[in-house]
Amino acid sequence: MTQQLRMTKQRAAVAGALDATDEFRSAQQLHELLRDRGDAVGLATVYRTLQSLAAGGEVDVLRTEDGEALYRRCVRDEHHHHLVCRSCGTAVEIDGPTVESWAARVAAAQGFSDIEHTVELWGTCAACRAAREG
Amino acid sequence: MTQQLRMTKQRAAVAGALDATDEFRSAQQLHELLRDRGDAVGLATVYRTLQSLAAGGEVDVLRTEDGEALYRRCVRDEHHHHLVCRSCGTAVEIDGPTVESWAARVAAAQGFSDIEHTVELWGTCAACRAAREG
DNA sequence: ACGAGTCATGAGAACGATTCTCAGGCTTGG
DNA sequence: CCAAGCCTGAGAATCGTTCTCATGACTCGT
Ligand SMILES: [Zn+2]
Ligand SMILES: [Zn+2]
Ligand SMILES: [Zn+2]
Ligand SMILES: [Zn+2]
Repeated sequence: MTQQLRMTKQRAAVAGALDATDEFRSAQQLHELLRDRGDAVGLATVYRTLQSLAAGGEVDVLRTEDGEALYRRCVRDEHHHHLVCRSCGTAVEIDGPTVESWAARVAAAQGFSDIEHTVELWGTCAACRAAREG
Repeated sequence: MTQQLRMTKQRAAVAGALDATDEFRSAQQLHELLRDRGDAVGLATVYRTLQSLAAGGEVDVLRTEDGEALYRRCVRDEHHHHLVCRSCGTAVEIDGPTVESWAARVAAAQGFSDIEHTVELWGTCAACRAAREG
């Protein structure tokens, strides 16, 4: 019935790389990271693994301003949003109690259905700001 | 001092195509649209024009779930967000009075600066739903 | 109206991210 | 240990977007 997923060292490596950081990373960054670490994994496999993890809700995905996909394994399972540092990818999980109901209400009022929302905050984290200024 | 922009028929054509619709459109869609309409404009020019319009705040840009950029000339000049139909691009301009302050507050509390936020609502508009179901 | 100085245009090449192909490898179930 | 089939990876193929550069078209001063 349920899709069967085999346990391979590649899948484990990608999952491991994701667990090792709090920051949002692109598929290519993860690929390089694994290569440097010695657990080389094909780029195609990194992409495939990430999309299956995303489909299963095991990783969060968001898009940078220029359309690149970034992935992160979040601590929280429930629906939430992020405050992400533009330069290093560090992220903080947040939720907007009021935003949730507001979104649903507004959309419904306009006659829209199958509603989803995208709410992400971008900024420069304290560490990056310090490094940049001195 | 100020950036000088020449008035060309291509620029006018792109602006015209944008004014002719309420819906978010991709650069390629606009390019085809202009071609069909008879005002053929090079794809590169469409992209260039769109990015200059976006830089000047004359059009709003957002990214579809798979990273494609969509453009729309909004009625409102002030900061606002959108409720967009996934299938036809129809959009409604909205603002989240509470969201604005919430975003700034949350980000500042985490020590982040240069804060920006992305808030977009996606759904299926009444017309598309009707068409799909019958 | 004329011409110089420049910005704008467009066809095609180049790019960067992501997906596809497919032959060979590895997991799993028995 | 074996067969059946998912999984992998290198490279090709896509796709959206940007770059290149020779040619065309605004603008402004005359
Ligand atoms: Zn940072
Ligand atoms: Zn939410
Ligand atoms: Zn619609
Ligand atoms: Zn806002």
